[in-house]
Amino acid sequence: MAAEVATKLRAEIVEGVLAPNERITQGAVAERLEVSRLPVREALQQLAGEGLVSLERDVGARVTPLDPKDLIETYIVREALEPVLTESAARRIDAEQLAALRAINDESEVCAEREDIDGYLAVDRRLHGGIFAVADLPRVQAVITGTFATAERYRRAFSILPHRLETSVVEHRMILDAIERGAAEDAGELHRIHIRRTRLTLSEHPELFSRGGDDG
Amino acid sequence: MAAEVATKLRAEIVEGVLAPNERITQGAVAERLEVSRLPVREALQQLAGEGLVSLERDVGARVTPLDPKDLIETYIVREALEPVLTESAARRIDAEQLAALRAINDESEVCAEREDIDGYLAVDRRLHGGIFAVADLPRVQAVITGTFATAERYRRAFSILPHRLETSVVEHRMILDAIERGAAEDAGELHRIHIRRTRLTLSEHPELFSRGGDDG
DNA sequence: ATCGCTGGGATTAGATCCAATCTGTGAGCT
DNA sequence: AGCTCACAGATTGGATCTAATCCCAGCGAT
Repeated sequence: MAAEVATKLRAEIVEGVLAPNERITQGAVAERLEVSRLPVREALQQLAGEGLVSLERDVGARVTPLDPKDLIETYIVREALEPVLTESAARRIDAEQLAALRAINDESEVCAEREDIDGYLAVDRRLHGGIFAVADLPRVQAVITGTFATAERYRRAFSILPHRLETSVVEHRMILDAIERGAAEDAGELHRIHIRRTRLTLSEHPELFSRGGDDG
Repeated sequence: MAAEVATKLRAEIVEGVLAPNERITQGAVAERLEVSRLPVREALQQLAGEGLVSLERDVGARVTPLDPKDLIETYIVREALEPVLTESAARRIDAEQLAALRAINDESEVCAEREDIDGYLAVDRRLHGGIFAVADLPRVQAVITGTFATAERYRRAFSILPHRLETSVVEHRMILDAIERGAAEDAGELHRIHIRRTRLTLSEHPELFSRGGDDG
């Protein structure tokens, strides 16, 4: 039950339903989701571990604000770890798994053409998830997935910028090509570059952080 | 309160007081530490996040067993992220901070000479913690410190092997030297090698994992 | 004799209750 | 008028209570 509450709150934070710096009281959430305060409490601790909310003893939780320094740190973690998974996946993948990843990437191209940001981000999650599953490094994967929601908060603001989805699609295809030809290190390096480019582009747009200074 | 319980349980797992695969019941811990079961529950969730215990719904927690694959994953995370912190620290450090790190490393040499494993590991933690503090990347640091307890479980078994402490001391001094001469990338690379060597040496001794198959 | 099933004890998950702490408003003082 | 302090309401953290689930011993059937 705590898990469901965490999932719901996570989505609300990522989607901006809960604004940065907004206070989250256990009682309000409990009433809204029709559960007791206990699962809410546990969910908030989980989200605090992911950095989505900040907890202060005897005060409560508030939505962690977006800020450039935090963005950089989140992407440092992804940049250091995701290539490891991609490289491992490239060494282990079989034809069937590769075909499945190709299919997912094809879907993402459709979303990109339609400028369907929500759809694209969802498919993108599945693509990365598919690669991670093949890599079979659950512990490393857990660290990365822990940063996903935060990363998506930044990307969601970022994707509003025009013409970025196509760039992403091309980079994904390059990674899959490298995996297909068995160039594990290349695949990892391409993934690393992909993440770094995303981070640098995001960093160039500090105006994305200004809104959301909402202080209840 | 939950934090204190987590700290205590973490120490007991690392020190082997709680054996691998041993079941941890909320009630028993609550009674032993003279708190209610609620903080124990929260502590166990925290420890599950660090991978020290495995939770199963409606069943409870048990101490995660040591195993070679998990060791590799833990060290992959450290190898990818700690050099980033070291490099950042090298770029930001001032003379006073450097002197403090030198002092800590001197302490570690004393422990190494005395073959004082517990003392050495404690000082080692302080050294790494000191470097991390200078790096000023709290989010990255949080990920690494989350892996620390697990890494220490393996190291603790490892340090029983003779003559390893001295190697470690030398490597630490090399890292500090690189930091002192402002060679940030060298410092990071040396740190990476330091971690990788530790991991490889550990992997060469699978017998360290055999004990602890204790299934309460 | 071994396997499967049932019932009781143990254990966890969730709800409710209570005490301690914080926040914020408003009165009183300078 | 502005600041300080105190009190009341709100909120969290911890304890206790209840229901659901699991584990396991013991019994019966094959």
